[in-house]
Amino acid sequence: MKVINQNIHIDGIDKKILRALMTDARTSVLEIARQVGISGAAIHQRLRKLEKSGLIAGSKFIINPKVLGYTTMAFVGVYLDKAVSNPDAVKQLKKIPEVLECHYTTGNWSIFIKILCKDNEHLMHLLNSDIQSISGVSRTETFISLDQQIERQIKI
Amino acid sequence: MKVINQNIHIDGIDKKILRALMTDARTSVLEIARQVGISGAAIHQRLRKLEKSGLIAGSKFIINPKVLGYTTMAFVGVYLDKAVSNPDAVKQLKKIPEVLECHYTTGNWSIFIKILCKDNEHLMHLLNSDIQSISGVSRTETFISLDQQIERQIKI
DNA sequence: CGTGAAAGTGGACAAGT
DNA sequence: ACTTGTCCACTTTCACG
Repeated sequence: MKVINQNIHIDGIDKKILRALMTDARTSVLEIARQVGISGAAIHQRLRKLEKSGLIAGSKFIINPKVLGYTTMAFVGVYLDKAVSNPDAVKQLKKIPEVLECHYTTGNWSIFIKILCKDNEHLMHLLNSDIQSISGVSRTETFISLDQQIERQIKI
Repeated sequence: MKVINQNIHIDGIDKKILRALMTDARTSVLEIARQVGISGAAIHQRLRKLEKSGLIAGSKFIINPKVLGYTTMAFVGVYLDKAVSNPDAVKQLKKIPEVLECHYTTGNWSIFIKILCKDNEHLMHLLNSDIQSISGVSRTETFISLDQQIERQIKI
């Protein structure tokens, strides 16, 4: 079902459709149709085309972590002994559910991760027990997000 | 409509509902009902309660940036002259659509941002023209994501 | 690429256990 | 808190402009 980049041309209507669904994935086809002024069937047809193009990667419910007591977000730069151990380290990091993102990066760090945890104690435990114990990890540099001011997707 | 944290107790069924919708926000109530083995009306009732609890922050379509030619993700640590200029700097950063995240952080940087752009040239332009020109920005440190290995939400 | 109609499916609510 | 039943809205497909 997934086909990527078939000479995609998105016009103003496509943008309106995508913006509506990027804001609320449950917006009905008919609701979008009302907003853009064409029939529901036409919206549906465009949506199928957008899906086939690979532009739409899926849809997700967004959970508010604070309601579950997860209030601390942190970023961790990880130094690894030797590059050869990188895939193994990633494999271990995947087992830690608090790790929301993991990137290979340029710069001093081998790996850069984003962590969501309950509090500083939880963070300390993750760093000292889970992350530092991964083979190849020599050192980490952590900085905590005091307040996230911007959170958004690519602009369509 | 938004009420936060009314002594939330999510059981196994709630978790299954949330996991299904976090994977695909368009999963129908009846489909979830089939998966967990109770009626659609019961799922619907639980969903309304979860929404009222504030745990569900919304739903979003996920766009694949690569299809639009956005292939370069970078992280930028921003040094600001004086803390007093932080809110102003954030205000300016909000005007740059390529800035997907912006955090106040502990550590050497005042602000930490995540950027999505088309290529290195685009990134260079953003850094030199858009970000460095913000009043109060003295210096930036940039590292590029070579490959994102993990991308997920909080584990329910 | 668009429309409108028709058929199937899901969402929302009521009443009962 | 879950079930069944009902009604209406929405999705999806189709023949056609």
